Amino acid sequence: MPNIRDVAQRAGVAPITVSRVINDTGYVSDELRQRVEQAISDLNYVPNRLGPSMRSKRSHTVGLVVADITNPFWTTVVRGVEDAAYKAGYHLFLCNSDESVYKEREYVELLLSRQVDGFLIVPAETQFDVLELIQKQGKAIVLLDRYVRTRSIDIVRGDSDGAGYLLTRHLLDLQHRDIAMLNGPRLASTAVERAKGYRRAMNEAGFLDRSERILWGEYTQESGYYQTLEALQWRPRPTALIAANNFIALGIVRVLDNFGLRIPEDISLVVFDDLPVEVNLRPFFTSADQPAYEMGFLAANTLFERLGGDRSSELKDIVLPFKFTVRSSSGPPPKP
Amino acid sequence: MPNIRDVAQRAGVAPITVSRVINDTGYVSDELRQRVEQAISDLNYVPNRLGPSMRSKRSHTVGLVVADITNPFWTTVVRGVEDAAYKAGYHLFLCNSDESVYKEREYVELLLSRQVDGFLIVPAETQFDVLELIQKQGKAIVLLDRYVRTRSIDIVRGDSDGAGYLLTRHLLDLQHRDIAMLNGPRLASTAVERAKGYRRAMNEAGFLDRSERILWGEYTQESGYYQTLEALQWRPRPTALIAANNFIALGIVRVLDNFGLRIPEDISLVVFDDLPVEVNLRPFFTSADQPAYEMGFLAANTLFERLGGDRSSELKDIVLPFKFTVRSSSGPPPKP
DNA sequence: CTGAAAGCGCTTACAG
DNA sequence: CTGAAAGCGCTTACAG
Repeated sequence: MPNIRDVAQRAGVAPITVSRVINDTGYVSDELRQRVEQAISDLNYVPNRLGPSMRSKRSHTVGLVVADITNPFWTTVVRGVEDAAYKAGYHLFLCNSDESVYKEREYVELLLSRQVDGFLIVPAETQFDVLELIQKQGKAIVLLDRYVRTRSIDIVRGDSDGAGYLLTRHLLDLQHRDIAMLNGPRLASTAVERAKGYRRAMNEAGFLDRSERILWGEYTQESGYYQTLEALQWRPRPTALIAANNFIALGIVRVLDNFGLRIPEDISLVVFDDLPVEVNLRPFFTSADQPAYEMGFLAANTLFERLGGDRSSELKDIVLPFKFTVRSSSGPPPKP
Repeated sequence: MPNIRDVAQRAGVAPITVSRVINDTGYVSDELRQRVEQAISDLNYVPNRLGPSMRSKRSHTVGLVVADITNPFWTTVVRGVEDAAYKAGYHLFLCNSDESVYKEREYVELLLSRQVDGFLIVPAETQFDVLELIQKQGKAIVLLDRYVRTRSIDIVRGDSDGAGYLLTRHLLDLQHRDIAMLNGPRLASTAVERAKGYRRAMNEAGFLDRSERILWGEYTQESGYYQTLEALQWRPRPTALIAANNFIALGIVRVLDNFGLRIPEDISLVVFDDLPVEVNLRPFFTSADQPAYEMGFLAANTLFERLGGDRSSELKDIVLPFKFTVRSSSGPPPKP
């Protein structure tokens, strides 16, 4: 491939003149400019951005680490990030952590050596040890969706606490009293927040000490499956279930049939993150959806602001409200 | 950030010795190795891969351009690519072309200047002009899903022709005779192939000249909507519809209600790419699904083989069969 | 076993 | 308005 010197030679100028033409910087006479442009097109010259990246220590590149792009929620977040990056002239390295801190760290190290300017990460756990590594290298970072132990870090997330509260209130308003929450892992901040909202609504309604009604698990279909099996053993049997995410909801649906239970006649269901719609029962439950696209878009732009020199300003904790889709049939509870 | 010379200085060695320790190449005495490792950890040294990339002209980086990552089909393809890349030690630049040749070209140019080693692209149109650019720069490329005019290019794709044939046969076997195909754009090779399979099955069954039963459009919900409106005007009215992709199927479903038509009682439906399942009618149609993950994984590995020096071998055209999910209720046709 | 030199492609800072 | 020199961080190829 030709380099800037080949172009310069062909045009009979110095490399720096070619550079000035390419970047439209400094003064170049029309005549030289024409000769350079001719040489560029003759040689199919494509400037190599690795050079400038090395000099300027700016790659205009961002590392994006999500849990699993196969989950439509993250897909949508990624799309928001990508659109923001496109507009801002950044390129994305896409990485799937699969919720593993090991893979997360591995990717961060590789991305650091690739000289990304910053990171957009969905942390796998609240113990976010790679942060030290990132900050020591002086790289910017904005978290997506889940906060971590340290608060000294920018984040854009959904209002899980508020949504947990509203979903629970919704069920309470429909006269449900025995409400089980099938939750994600204790190490995920979103699960913790969702539980907090649940408890707040229950307490306000005068139902104290309902913590044992929260089943901690994973954000997976399997987990939802086993959590449901357990919840259905309780006496009195719950009249309503809260699924802390879409996969857990799938697990729930898989079980109910075996117990001869139907939604909403026998048991009500409300769901966080109503995105993957495997379920034919969609009209029968109320859902609270994260504004996924906006989350990605905002987080990316927050990062780009930082990279643009806005490092001094104070930390951001942007909390986006969920979108509610209330469907009539989430209740009321069945008569015994 | 410290560089290799800082480490060398601290360890009292030459930079090349540090390089040898990092890459575990050449001979280094245990003593020096220890001093170097100590210095690396003291300084939190992270090697800068831009240096080697510039020297070796290998970035171990791949440009991935898909139509829209928001479509679950492409999501799954991307996941396959990512897993393959992770294993092979490559990193991905993710780009959405939004089916626009303009954006496609823009991304390819940017990726070229970023010195990607190769490309994985879902071409927006059969006229794939950027190919010249890519090949002139001596970069490897493997197409995903859709072929283009030039055949001198590796590709991994689904067997659209075969799937079109089988879906049509399925309807014919159920005694359908008036079958409308709501297809994608004429510029998309997948749409062309799907139509080809349809015609082949119809011809074999003795129904010639059924080309006018193919409605060309876009792979979008809007297109499916208007195509359905048109198809329903025909006399005799079609007893079965073939949706050439998932979005078109959504458009179909939106219309049927207005006409008081129900699936499968009044009209049968078969669908390509049964991935986004907005539809509550899923149990009522037969679908042919692309092996999306495998497509991404295979395409990426094909590219890596090329990058590994396998450029000489002949062109690959890997055609993967669709997976069929035949649901009983796709037919038979209603009695008049 | 260890190291000094050169060069990958570019642009900043300086000189003319 | 134009250009020669130096340097971003690394490693190949050579010398000792």
